[in-house]
Amino acid sequence: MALRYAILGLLLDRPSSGYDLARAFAEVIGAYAWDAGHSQIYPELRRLEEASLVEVVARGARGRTTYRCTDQGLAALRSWLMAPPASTGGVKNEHVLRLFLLAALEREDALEILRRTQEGAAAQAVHLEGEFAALQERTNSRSGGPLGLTTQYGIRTFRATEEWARWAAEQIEGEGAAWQTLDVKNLDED
Amino acid sequence: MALRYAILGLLLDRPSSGYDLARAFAEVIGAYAWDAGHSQIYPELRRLEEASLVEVVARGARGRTTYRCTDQGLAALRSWLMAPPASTGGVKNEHVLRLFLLAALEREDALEILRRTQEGAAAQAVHLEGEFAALQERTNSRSGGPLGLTTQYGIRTFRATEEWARWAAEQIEGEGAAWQTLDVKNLDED
DNA sequence: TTATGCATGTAACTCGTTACATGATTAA
DNA sequence: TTAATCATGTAACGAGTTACATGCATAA
Repeated sequence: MALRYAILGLLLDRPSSGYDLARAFAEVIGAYAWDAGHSQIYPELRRLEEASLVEVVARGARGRTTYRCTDQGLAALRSWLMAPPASTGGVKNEHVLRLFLLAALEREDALEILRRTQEGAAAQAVHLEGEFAALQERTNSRSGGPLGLTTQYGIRTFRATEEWARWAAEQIEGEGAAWQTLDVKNLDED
Repeated sequence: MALRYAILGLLLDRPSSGYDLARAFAEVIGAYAWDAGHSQIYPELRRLEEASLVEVVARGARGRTTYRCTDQGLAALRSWLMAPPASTGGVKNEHVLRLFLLAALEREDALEILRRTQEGAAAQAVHLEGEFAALQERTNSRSGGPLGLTTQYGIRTFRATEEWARWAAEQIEGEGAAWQTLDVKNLDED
């Protein structure tokens, strides 16, 4: 279900073709919130059209079909957003999973991953800060408009990750041999 | 593939049955990193056993079967962790998606969601801070041991979300009518 | 004219969820 | 004795990925 609402939300921002949507997922929203490939998007657009939640507004070169979110689509999206999120449906985030599994590594390797994490998160934050400044200018507002809100979300979570990675590395460096207790405990007994 | 490594990592922490693993996913790791139900876990454990990445260490009452990560399993997990993450495989996080779609809502509803988000994130952070303090005591260390690292990750990302939600609400409150430009633009034209 | 990018489509497969199903053990 | 929890299993379905496939448009 989430895919459907992600598409409606993107179409609300601007009418788009399946190709446009696929790029939006690949470039922005897929990195934090929800990802989807074109092979999922095209069939879903047809289903959404059948349900009158989107409509075709243009057919261009190379079979390009541009869709727009209908009033019904907006209503459906809004009622989904206001309903309490299903308790079920946990998170799938490979990056975070990797951080949870750090304890499986030896000290030096764990530190290496933390260094990569810290640098990657810092780079992403810097990139988004640039985007945010551009949005502030373009929208002539402190908040950067609706897109500015999501950009700030990205900036803040990347900064949190960066700071966590720095802190975690300090802890490991400070603990010396204690780090390895975990795997030693389980693999050496018996 | 990620499920397989999540299981190996959990088994490294302690030998467990499928039931134990299902609880760990439901209670902890599933909320941030990776989720899985028992119907995925049991078959995967059998596949892992066949591949010698885990082994049975005990069979108890009610058919309870306890598995442990083997040396081979640890090696597989380590090589996966050190390999650069597949560029493919985006994030699936319904909570974050909802935040990305806030612009579809009217001002008051958006503020309502932000309030819920802020309160929910704060509550989670407080809960994890309690866990972290308990871990510090139990492990007699500032860092709380390997589990302390992941707990801190949770605390820091929830705090970041909480602060973002507070900031976002302020922006919307400060902007007055400007908020609604987005949907008006696309639905009222033509 | 040739490479690159635009634009869509679908089949086969794997992954993940929901629902159904069974039975043992324990605490009230 | 009965409800709750422990503990597993699987079938059917839906979601998501990978691979294969086609062809137009544009710029070098």
